[in-house]
Amino acid sequence: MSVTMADIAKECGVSMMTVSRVLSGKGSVSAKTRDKVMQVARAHNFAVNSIASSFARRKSNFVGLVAPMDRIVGSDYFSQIWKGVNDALKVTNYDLALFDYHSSEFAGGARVQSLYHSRKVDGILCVTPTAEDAFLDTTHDQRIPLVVLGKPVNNPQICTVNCEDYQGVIDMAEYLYNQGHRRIAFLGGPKDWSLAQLRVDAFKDFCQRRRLRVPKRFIAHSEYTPESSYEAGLRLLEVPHRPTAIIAGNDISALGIIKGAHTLGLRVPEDLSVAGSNDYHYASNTEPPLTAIHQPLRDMAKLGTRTLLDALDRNEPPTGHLAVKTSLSIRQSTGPVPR
Amino acid sequence: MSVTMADIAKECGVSMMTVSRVLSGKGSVSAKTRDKVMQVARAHNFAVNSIASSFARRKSNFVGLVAPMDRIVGSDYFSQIWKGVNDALKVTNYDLALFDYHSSEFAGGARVQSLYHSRKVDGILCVTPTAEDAFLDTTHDQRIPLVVLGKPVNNPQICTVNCEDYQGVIDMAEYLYNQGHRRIAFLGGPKDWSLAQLRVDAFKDFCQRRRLRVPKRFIAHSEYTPESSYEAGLRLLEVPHRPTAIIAGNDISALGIIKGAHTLGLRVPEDLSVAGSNDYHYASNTEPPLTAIHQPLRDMAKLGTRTLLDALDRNEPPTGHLAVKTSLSIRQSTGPVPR
DNA sequence: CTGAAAGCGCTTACAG
DNA sequence: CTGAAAGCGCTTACAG
Repeated sequence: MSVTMADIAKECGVSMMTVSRVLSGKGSVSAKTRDKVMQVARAHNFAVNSIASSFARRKSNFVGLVAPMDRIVGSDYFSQIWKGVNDALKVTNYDLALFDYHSSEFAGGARVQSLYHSRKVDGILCVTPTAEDAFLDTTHDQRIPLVVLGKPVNNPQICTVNCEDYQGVIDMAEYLYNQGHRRIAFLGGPKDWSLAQLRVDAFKDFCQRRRLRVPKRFIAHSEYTPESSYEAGLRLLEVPHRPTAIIAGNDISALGIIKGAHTLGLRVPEDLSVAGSNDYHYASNTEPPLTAIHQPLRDMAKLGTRTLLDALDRNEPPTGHLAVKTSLSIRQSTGPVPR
Repeated sequence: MSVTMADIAKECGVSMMTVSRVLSGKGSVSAKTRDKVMQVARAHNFAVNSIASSFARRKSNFVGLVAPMDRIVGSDYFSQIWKGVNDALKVTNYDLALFDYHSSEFAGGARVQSLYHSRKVDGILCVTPTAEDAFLDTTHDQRIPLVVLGKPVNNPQICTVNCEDYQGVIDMAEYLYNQGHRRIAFLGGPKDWSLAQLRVDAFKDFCQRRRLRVPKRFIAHSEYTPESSYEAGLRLLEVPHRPTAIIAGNDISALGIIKGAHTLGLRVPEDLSVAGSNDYHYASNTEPPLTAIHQPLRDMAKLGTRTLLDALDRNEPPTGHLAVKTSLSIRQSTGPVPR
């Protein structure tokens, strides 16, 4: 029905192999033959049937991106991840297939197996902040080329690419400390979220190093949503000896805290400094503009994707643990400790 | 290397065809044979090689989603589209392949051709608010099953699925009119964006119908970005006889206008009513919460995807023009006209 | 209900 | 530099 290599070959008076070589750029062909084939192929608008090609090569040239789409697709987080993945992919001949991560289906690894074994993606990028490690272990155990983006994983065999989240929290805490703050609180995220936990740990370590005695309630948790962080913010602030600064585990939480502060009649940053941990696009557009740990997520995703592709090229499993540096975006939601 | 149907067949003592029938669920097989095959397949964790299957069936079971990722991936717009597409896809055995729309590559249709002819996606969903119609025409002319989501298209042959954007603007304008507003302005988007233009047209029609004489400068344009809408907002408001209400062509612009109003010392909604046109998630989380036209984008995308899949099932090109109803989300950024 | 044959459109591996 | 053969793992179409 549509034009095939055999058609092109016949019209050029050469074998299919020659056409294949010209079109794939692999193997040598005389300039004259090459030109002829190219010309005829172009005239027919011929494009190699990549399914047939994949079938013959046993390689799909698809990378699978597994993510809990419901939770993250609309987020700036995913946006940056996406762009980074694309940055890496667009200079290759890989395309992207997306797969939704539902914990129920994925937990046992059954779905990822069908992904890899059935859909034959060549490798998998996981952006699953809430994923059970068990899922990742299963995937890894099946010898599926896997890179996990943006979260720490217990199994050291699994290749991960992260931001230096731990150091980012330390840096932000140091900055607030240098602004004179001593009653600093931290609003963490869901406890089953390893990255959220990592940030809490960083804050605790900072307190210990600086010998800050922090009341237990200064280390709070929210669901990283506007509502729950608003509530958590109120709880943190509606007490005597409230904190003078709060670091939130994500930007959304920071905005919730600011809203809570306003409800209580507190000014930000005059009465309370609030910092976020993502530096999303809208962070500079809030009132007041948000101070945040800047995470180069796009770079992270690009690096992670390249790590996966490099491993695929070398035909070995991806390994190692890479991290990209964070920085601080200091804006107007933080300032010196109130006197 | 990995287990194939032939392996399963041999182990079961049946032919490959029987295994194929059991696994695909097509054709009849005795219950006994079926059970045996299922059991052996499960024991080997066997999954049909979908590349081989696609190759034999000449059908990839991939739907291609073409979108200008740089512009929309992080947006709530895309998030909802995505979810709608997924809603429709997850009850099928189609997966999703994503393709970035760059006007340069796509304008001539070359890339989409390679997408369809090379990658062999079975059909294409376009979410390309800024796409030239030429691109869509080319795609359509190549008899590629195509559904365009969220924008009007000139060529009536091309299947589109939209929200009732025109009526939504009319409804919002009517609501403001009923609140006593007579000096209503409209901040549109980029002029090469057909949906943006449609909304402007709706507003103009409303004015005509209601015999509102609107100064030319009351119909303004921005780039739908925070910065440009802030500027545009200032220009609308920094004049004598400023509008008492502004409808923005998207939520971002509405927020920019509110910021501009605050800069000028105007209170929203006491001095100025501002309405958005998307009703994105964060719209209810702004200060003040934003009144907006609610667009059921998720439903739209789901409907569009089903329209495409239905057409693929029937093996005919998708046709027609569907639209889902909008509604008004009235919040605190609008109110009665100031006295 | 079951199977043998042919073929989907390429690429790999070999031969010249 | 070029080509003939075999095969990738399924499904379609036919036969029984």
